[in-house]
Parts: sequence; structure tokens; C-alpha cells
Amino acid sequence: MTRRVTIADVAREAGVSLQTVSRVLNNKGEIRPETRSHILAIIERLGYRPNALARGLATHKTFALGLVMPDIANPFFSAIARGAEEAARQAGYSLLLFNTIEDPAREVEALGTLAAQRVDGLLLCSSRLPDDELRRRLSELPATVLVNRELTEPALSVIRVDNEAEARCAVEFLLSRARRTIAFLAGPVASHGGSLRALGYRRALEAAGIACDPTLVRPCIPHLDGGRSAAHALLSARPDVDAVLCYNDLVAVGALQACSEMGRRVPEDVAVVGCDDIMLAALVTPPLTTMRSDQRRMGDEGIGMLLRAINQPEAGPEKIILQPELVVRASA
Amino acid sequence: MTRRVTIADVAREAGVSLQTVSRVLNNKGEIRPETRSHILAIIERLGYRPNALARGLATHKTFALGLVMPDIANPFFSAIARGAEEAARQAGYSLLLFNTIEDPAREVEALGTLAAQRVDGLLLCSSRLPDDELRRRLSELPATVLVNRELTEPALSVIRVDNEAEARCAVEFLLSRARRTIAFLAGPVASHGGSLRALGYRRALEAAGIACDPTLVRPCIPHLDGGRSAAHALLSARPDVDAVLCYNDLVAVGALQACSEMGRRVPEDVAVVGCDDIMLAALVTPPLTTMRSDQRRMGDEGIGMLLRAINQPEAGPEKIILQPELVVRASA
DNA sequence: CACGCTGCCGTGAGCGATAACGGAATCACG
DNA sequence: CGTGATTCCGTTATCGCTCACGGCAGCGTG
Repeated sequence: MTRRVTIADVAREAGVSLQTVSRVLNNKGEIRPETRSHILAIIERLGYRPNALARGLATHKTFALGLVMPDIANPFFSAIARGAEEAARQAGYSLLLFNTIEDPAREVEALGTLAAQRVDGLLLCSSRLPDDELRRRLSELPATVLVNRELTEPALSVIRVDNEAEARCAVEFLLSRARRTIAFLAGPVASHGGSLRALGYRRALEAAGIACDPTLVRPCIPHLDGGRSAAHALLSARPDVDAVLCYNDLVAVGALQACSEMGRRVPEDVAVVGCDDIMLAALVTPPLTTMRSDQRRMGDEGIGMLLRAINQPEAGPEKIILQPELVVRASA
Repeated sequence: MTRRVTIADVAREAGVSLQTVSRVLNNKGEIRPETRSHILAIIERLGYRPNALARGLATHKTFALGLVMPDIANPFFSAIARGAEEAARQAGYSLLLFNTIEDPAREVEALGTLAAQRVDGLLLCSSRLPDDELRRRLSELPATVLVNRELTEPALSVIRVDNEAEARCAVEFLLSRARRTIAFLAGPVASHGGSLRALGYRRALEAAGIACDPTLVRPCIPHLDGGRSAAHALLSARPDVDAVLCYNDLVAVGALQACSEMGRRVPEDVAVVGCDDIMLAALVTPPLTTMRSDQRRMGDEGIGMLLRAINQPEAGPEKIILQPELVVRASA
């Protein structure tokens, strides 16, 4: 590869100034149609492509957005990514992807490099950072939208599912099916969504006049194996459990496995309910009763909010709280 | 947000030149330890962060890589992304993510913006572009590694699973289980992997002295629904089919659904075999017999190859062909 | 015919960093 | 004590582009 073609090459070849070429590139200012098409032809012939770095340096705009999430291999997040990429692309933005694998240090690092890259905005999913740390890091970025996480002062745009209602609704359903000893596999301790679900879980139990037994609530890694081992421990310690609400569908499927391994029938002995309704939920045996939320839409609308936050900062932050929907299948 | 801190601010504050600050930033040249720590302290205090754009413009290196794939929401690709992100991050590179959703025009567009962004390299997964078009586009990029796709002249680094062996092995297995009317749901027509699998499929049949019936091979969209409807059509047209090899596990699960809907027992009436061994494969009923390949490793090693292609271009392209492994479960 | 407008295009100064030199101290040493 | 080699740091020119001006035709107008 030789030196890349620059705007100067185009200008020289066309016998015009740099500025004129720049004008046709950006459709700015008046230009005679002939010179315009002449320059366009030369651009085409030379295979010129504007250098986004130089452009960004001059304009203070990169048309790049950051996408930070715990785990792109988790179907919940990969669906968000899918929606986000789609929306970003349509608006002419690129997406920088970062995985934090539930590690706060990596999250901080990701936010740092995004700041260095001078992205125009950030879509931050399920941040595990404490409030003040998060505030400090976000102050380096021009605009951010939080997914499944809230933060006040400064108020940020947020899109999330109503995790409290989600858990409450699930527990109410289990109660209506005459389950009385309902456990909760709560996911990562640092998860904002997890604590909200725990809240909804407790509220629903209290409303039914059932005492909340802390030994029925257990944190776990939000994956298959995490759910499986947590369910093992839970069912060993408390054989009387007749229902398990899970942090997400992966955990729920892990619980399903544990039940099968321990000879507990689902749903006869133990009812299992998940959250998210990922594709997998409908395909396991027994099919999973779960709380549905539209991940792709979250990504899509999240980017929409972000673009608005970038282009009309004076409009102030928005907040969208999506109501999950109970999907009853055989597992409960 | 006020103006960002620049290297000039740091230099002024420290009473040194720009170059000196730049030196401590890059650990280049000799610097007195005291000035060094002095500058470091000021950088810390001011919250200075080097502008990656400016740096990239000056050094002709962006420390960003492109990741282009058909569909990040597909578990096969999201696992690759997971591995790639991990490897890139460790090496100090960022990743720009693009989804093409099987659309060649979008793929071309993605390659274009990556060229404009002046990424240092590209990991291109399952490109659906014809050879010459692909060559033309890639000539704009400094280095690329192809995943599950080959290209000669110029020879590029490639990492892929041996799709031909994959299909051959699967068919041989089915033959060994006394299946004789073996169909193939072949995936997207433009898929390189798909044609290789078709080749392996045919070879295995020929080797067994079985004539290849073209009506048994059907393209399909590489998702659940695609597999489902293709299997429906197939089994209606050819009720004598006693085994189905599928483009990937998603298609296979779709085929499972179709069988169930049509009252065909799996594996008694119809054996189903998938490819990839995504997580889902082990969790459906019946569990899927499939050809395992390690996606995360592909992403990881792909980035490794890419970094080598970037830093030691004289070493020439590498080629890694992974041998898939038959995983026998209940579906066949 | 002088005047102001509008259409079209060029000039110079950044944007925030690094590359490539150059130069002033300090030091060892014959 | 002169002299080269180190050590440490500064100056200037780019990188490739856009911004804010300014300038010069050609036109209509009073």
C-alpha cells in the first residue's frame, strides 16, 4: 500500500483549492454543478476516501458511539447490540464495542478508551459501577444513555425494563399457582437490575403476607453454570422450595438442569420462572415461563435517545421504562 | 463540558515543551525521573487524556480494528465477537462492530467506513461478497483476516473450520446409522461455508455409492424460522427423507420444530444433525447431534493472526483450518 | 455608471498530537 | 582544561481536514 490519496491530491488534480473539494464532500456552500461533478469524478477515479480522523480532529465530531456491555455472548446483550448497531448505522454512526465480563476495572478501562477515542456518545448497558465512580467516568464523555441502570445527578437518559414489576409479577403468578416457598436466584450482587428484582420479589411476598426468608435468596453468576450450581446449593439447603424465580433465563435453564439432576420434577415439584424471554427460553424442556422484554428494541431506542442527547442536549434527559410481559409456558 | 485538556495545557502547567509531555506519554527518549513524575502528576491532576484522533493522524496508526459479521445476534457470531474483543483489548486495540445481516450492500458499506476510519486491520467473518468485489474492497484496508471464507490472490490470512470435512463426517455418521435418504438444508446460497458443506455432503454420499439427489438440497435462511420452513417444504415434498443435515444448529432446531409439527419423531423417523454446537444445541429436546467448533477461539486466534499481519506483514499470510468434532446426542 | 448583491471559490489559521532534528548542559578523560 | 559523548529537552514541520474569512467576477438597479 502506497500513500493514501488525500484531499490535496484531489484538489491538485481538479485544479481547485482544498476548500472547494471539502465543499463538495460536505454539500456545504455554493458550488457550480460542473465543478462539482468534475471533482466528484476525480474523487471516484482516484479512489479518494476522506480521513475520518482528520475530519474528526477538525470538527470535534467522530460519528462513533461506544457500546459497553457485560457480555456480548449473552443472548440478552447480543440482541441489544443487534438493535443498537442497526440504529447507529442508519444514522451514520459507527459502534465501538466493549465487553466488561462483569469486571468493574474493565468497565472503567473501556470508558477511558472511549473518552480517548472522543466518541460522540455512549450506550452503557447494565453498568456494575458504583454511583460516584460512574459519575466520575461519565463526566469525561459528551453524552450517555444508560440501559438497565439508573443514575441521578446528573440525570441521564435511561432505558430499562421495570425489573421490580417484573419480579413482582412473576412472584404473584407463582403465588396464584399455590406456590408458597419461593426462592430467588438473584444474579450478580453489583447488578442494579438484580436488586430491583429482589425488591419486587420481597414486595410481592409481603403483600401476600408471607415472611421473606433471606436463605431463599442467593446471588449467582448470570450464566447456565452459575444458575445450576446455585440451584443445587439452594435445593440441598432448602428441600422444601417449591418455586424458583431466576435473575434471567440462562440462570433459569441452569436451575432446570439442577432440578433434573436432583430428581426434582418441573413444574410438579419445583416451578421455575426466568426473565428476559431469550430465544432459548421457548426451546428447552420444559419450556420456560418467563418475563418478556424486547432487547432489540432497547438497543434501537437506546441509540435513538442517545442521538437526541447528542444533538439536542437542551431537551434534557429522557426516561423509558418498559413493562415486561408474563409468558406462561410449562415450567410453572 | 468545557474545552478538553490538551497536551499544550499540560506542557504549560508543567513548564516544559509539548515534546517532553509527549515523551512521557509514549515512554520514548530519555527523561529525568523527576520531570517525568512531575508531568505525570499534572496529567493526573488535570485529568488529561491524549486525543486518539490527533495521535492517529500523526502516527498513521489508530489501534482500532474492524469486526464485520452477518449477525451479532446469532450465537455463533456473538461467540466469535466475544473472543475477538477479548484478544483485541488485551493487545490494546478497540473494535468497531458492523452487522451485515447477509446483505452484500451493507458489507460493502461497512468496509468503506472502516477504510475511512483508518482502522489498522479487519476481521471479516463469513463474507458474502464475490471474490473480485471482495478483493477490490479489501485493497483499501491495510490488513485483514478472513473467518470462514477464503480468498486467493492476494492470499490472505484465514481461519476457518473445515466445512467440507464437517459435512462429510456428519453424513458418514448418518450413513453408519443406516440412514439412506439424507437431505441437506444448505443455508444462504452466497455462503462460502455452505458450498463447502454441500461439497462434503456430496462427496460422502458418492463415496458410499449413493446418488446425489438435488431435490434433497435446499437453501434456507440461517435461522430458526428459515430452518423450520425449509424443513416443512422438504418433508412435504420428500416424505421418504430419514435424515437431515443442517447448515447450522439454528436451522437444525428449526428442523426439529418442523418435525414435531408434522408428527415426525426424531430420531426414529428422521435424524437431525446440526453444525457449530452452540449452547442451544445441548438444551433442546431431543439434544442435537452436531459438529463442534470453537467459535470463541476463532475470534481470539483470528485477532492474533490479524495483529501478526499488521506488525509483521513480511511474514506472509497464515492459514488455520480447524477440524470440527462430532458430538453425538439424541437427535441422531 | 457607480453601487451593492449574489454566486463561486481561494487563503490562512487552527484541530491535537508526533517525527525529526537541533542544542545546551553535564560528565569522563587524556 | 579542552573535547567528545551523554543526557535531557526544545523547535519546527507535518498529519488531513474544516472554519472563518475574504475576494472577484457578473448581475441588476437607480
